[in-house]
Amino acid sequence: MPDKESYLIQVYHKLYQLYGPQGWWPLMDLEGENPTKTGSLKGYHPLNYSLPETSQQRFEVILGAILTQNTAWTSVEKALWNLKRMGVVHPQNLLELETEILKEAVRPAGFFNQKSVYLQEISRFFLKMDGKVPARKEILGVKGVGNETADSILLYAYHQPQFVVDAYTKRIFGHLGVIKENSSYMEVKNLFEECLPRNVPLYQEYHALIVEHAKRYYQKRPYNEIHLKRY
DNA sequence: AACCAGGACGTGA
DNA sequence: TCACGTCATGGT
Repeated sequence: MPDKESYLIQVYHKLYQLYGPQGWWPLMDLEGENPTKTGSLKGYHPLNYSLPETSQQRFEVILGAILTQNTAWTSVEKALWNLKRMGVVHPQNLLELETEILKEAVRPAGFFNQKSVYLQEISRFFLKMDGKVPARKEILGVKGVGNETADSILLYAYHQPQFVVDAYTKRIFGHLGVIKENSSYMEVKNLFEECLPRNVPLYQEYHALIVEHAKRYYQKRPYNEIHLKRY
């Protein structure tokens, strides 16, 4: 695999050409009434890289980042909607909410016992930061925030140039022979950050495009890589 | 009816 | 450090 740098850049352009701007991170329509009939909220905002803008939107991204751990986004939407209905997409309100009530709201997103605790932990942290951008190490110190969640929060909530690696990233680029199958999180993250210009919209789109592509072709074996092999 | 989902934590080698 | 079990609901 010679010249991983140009390869990773060209794969990005190929994905962008295939799927277009993804508009991550999705935000609930805070003025809206209800989830759509399909159960899927819209919330995506292609080519708008200034979101989130408000403290509440930033907090919503953070809640979603924790709720979506090993969980489909459609399930996360249900939990987020519950939290919005209860008026706790706000750190102070969330902390004042009865734990059992919080668990019921989180339930549709799975792992509701631990995720409820995680949401309380990140709420305290969010209040403590008081609007300041946290360092990566600081967020990693919060219980429930691992490598991917930390980078997701920094990249999508705080517009920091931290590349997000997930299981899909390892699956696709492992299968393409760019990385070893058992590469560590930081190895993969460092590779992408060394190969790509340090650009927030690029990082945001690349990760979202990887997820979109993986959902289509990397859920079930045998994986079909021809969509990226020729570009 | 397995298997997977935009992982993280606790434990024991 | 690292492999492994655990956490849980919901869709295919």
